[in-house]
Amino acid sequence: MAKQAIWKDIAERITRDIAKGHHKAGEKLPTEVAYGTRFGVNRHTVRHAISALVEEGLVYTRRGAGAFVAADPVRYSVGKRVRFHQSVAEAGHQGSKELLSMTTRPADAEEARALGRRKGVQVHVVEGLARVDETPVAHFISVFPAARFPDLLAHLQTLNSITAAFAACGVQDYTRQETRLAAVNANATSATLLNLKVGTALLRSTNVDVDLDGQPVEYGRTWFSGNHIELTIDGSDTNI
Amino acid sequence: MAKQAIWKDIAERITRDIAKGHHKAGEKLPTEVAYGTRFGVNRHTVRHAISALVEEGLVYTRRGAGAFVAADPVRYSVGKRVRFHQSVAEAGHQGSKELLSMTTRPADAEEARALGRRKGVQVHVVEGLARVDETPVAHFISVFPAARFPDLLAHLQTLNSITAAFAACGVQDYTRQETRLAAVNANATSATLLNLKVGTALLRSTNVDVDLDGQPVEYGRTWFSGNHIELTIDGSDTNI
DNA sequence: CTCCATTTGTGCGTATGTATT
DNA sequence: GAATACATACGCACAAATGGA
Repeated sequence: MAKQAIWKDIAERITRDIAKGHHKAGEKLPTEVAYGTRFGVNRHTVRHAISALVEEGLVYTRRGAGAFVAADPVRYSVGKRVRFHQSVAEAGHQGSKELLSMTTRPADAEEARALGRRKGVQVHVVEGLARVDETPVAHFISVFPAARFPDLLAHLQTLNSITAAFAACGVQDYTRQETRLAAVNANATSATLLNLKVGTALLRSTNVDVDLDGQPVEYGRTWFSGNHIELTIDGSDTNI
Repeated sequence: MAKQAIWKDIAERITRDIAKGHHKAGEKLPTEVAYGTRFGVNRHTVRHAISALVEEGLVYTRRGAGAFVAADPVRYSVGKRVRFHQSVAEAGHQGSKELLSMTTRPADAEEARALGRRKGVQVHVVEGLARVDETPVAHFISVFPAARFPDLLAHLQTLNSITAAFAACGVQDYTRQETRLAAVNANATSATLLNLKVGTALLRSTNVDVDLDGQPVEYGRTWFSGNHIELTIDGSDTNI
């Protein structure tokens, strides 16, 4: 072993163990005391090593619970046709969506504007949670014009897929008209749903989807957990 | 004072002292023992606070010498009008870039990886601030391989434009290989530069630019103020 | 639900090493 | 070389959060 600080040796050792697959993403690492016993060092020395790994982003800790291997952020491509499942699947993860609520109510000003309707028209509102490998990574609210899709919610109940429900309502295909991205601090609702602390940075995506005739069919807002999701934009067509 | 760890209080206190100008760039801070006496805490508690400031980049330490203020409060302006981010300028506002500092130092692991170099190779680092209508909206750090562009910084001083400086270094054209977006909470450095509170959500863009041969020429990170910037991606322009 | 063992977070005290001045 | 100052390491104690009985 190179002549250097013990805590660096331990940090490298743990890094190698993770790289070798001895500890997989999300798994709990041995406790500080266990490492201290194994390496014959003080708990503080182990803490120094682990805190360096936390700083690197390789590990995260939860007081009272332990230290865990951090999952690589899932790279979620932004584009015309890419859907959530497809994106996470490409990244080699298991994606799932849970619908939390479905309601029908009058549209507020912004929702109406985005959908090209008048304020107060009835809209279906679907709220849900997206998970990757069981970890909640995004919270979304989608708004649909109720007049055009009277049976959308019924179809959603059974199909559990917006794309499939659209198909059942006669929309064979739809595309992303526009995506707007902003960073916001998590409020109590989002923080609870995403299992984060209030104030954590979230990536908010606002989008309008249109059918093949260019008619708006969905106005959606999604709050991505900045810790778990990284949006990627491919190529030179954007200059950010 | 908020109910929080003592070391955090001390870190914030020192940060404020630096911000107020009590300690200027390059100046030596009081010793750990002196801080410990002043605040009535153990030297280790002071060390914890200072190590957090080192991590933020606000302070650096030299064993045997002391702790010093790292940030340069005297920001010398190199350029006025330079090419600005397209996504900002197209909104019809007045954009400007200010170069805050230029340095050459060894690359860290991530910078080296992004540029396809080995860790520790010399890189030019340019840090700057982008404004829209005089309001700071983005903070950026660009990293270039020094071996390939030995005279880049000199050209930047006179040309005030990265594109022009590249041209002077023999790079006729370059393209955006990839853009990754994430949401992060502002640290002390970004918060100060962007005139925001620590913890405010920022949109972080990470990109790698390559020359026509596909060789990485620039690794850049930009922190956009979430309050002032909303990135838009036109669906018809992205083909993924 | 409470209770309790576990685990990380914070803080203090001490000692020694190593680089700077 | 001597004094100073940061770096590393050990030990002890308690706080705070977790998670299971």
